[in-house]
Amino acid sequence: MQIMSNNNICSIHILRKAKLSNTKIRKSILEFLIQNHGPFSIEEIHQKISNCDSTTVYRCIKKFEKHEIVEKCDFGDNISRYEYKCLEHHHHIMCRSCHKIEIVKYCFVKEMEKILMMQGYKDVSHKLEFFGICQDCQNESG
Amino acid sequence: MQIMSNNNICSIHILRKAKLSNTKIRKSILEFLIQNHGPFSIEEIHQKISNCDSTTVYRCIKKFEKHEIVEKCDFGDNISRYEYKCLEHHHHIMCRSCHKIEIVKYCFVKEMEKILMMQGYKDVSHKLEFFGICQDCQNESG
DNA sequence: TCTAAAAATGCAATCCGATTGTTTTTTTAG
DNA sequence: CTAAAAAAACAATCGGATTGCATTTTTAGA
Repeated sequence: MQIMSNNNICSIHILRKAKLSNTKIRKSILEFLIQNHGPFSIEEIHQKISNCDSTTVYRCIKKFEKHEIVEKCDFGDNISRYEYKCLEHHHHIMCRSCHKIEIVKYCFVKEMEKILMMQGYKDVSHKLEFFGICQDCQNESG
Repeated sequence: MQIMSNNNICSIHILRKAKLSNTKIRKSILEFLIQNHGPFSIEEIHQKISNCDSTTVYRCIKKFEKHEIVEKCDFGDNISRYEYKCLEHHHHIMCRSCHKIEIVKYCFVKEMEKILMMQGYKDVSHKLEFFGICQDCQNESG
């Protein structure tokens, strides 16, 4: 009953559920993302997975994203980062200086900034963007 | 007392204040961004400015960003968009289908999603990321 | 207004994250 | 076990962004 084999079973189940074929590389990526919160760049994921082309990581992650197994995060540096989409809604804070990423659990923006400053972060700011289907597009497809 | 000349004066003042030299291209870009909310991609700005290399737009916008005259927005499509940094704090909503961008004035996330849905948007989601200087980096530079 | 120094621009080249095409290999379903 | 489908490797390419350098424009001081 090792953690590794649990995660292995877990990743197989996730792939099955999404009707994605169950390959070594996909399992490795998924296990890595389940065990480590991230979010991680493709480059970072690629380095952790042995004997695998980075293109394959790109394609796997795209598939995972499409099936909502992972979620993309943008920190405005033109590098996409991905994390395993766990149930709890949360956000992140990236240090402007060292780029370390930490989890933020609180959920109201202004309150969150205050709490982060109390946690020791300085010069806290945030980026928030919304996405949705606008009225025009709903009418077109309807 | 035309709007154009007001904006012209305005853009000159902004450049002066930031100690940036006052060129035709910079004025054009700034006037365009003041008159139109955006946010706009470099490509979009470039198309609006006559006889100007896109590299110059990149460089001007970088300068403006550094001097906090414009602000970068990321919508996760690997295209940076910029808007004139007006005083009022606000966010945006981009249609997942047609990519139209609208302003969002409200400020509490969950409440905002509800209001947007009442405004006619469907499947509303959001991305929120924080930035700051972490404790470790503060200690290093101190 | 003139002039030298500093800054901005245009153009070409390049960078780099991401994507695509094609062949080979692996996985799946029966 | 086998044929069809999917994934992986590898090379090529895309495209937004950046950089280097020669030329032009702007600025600041006389």
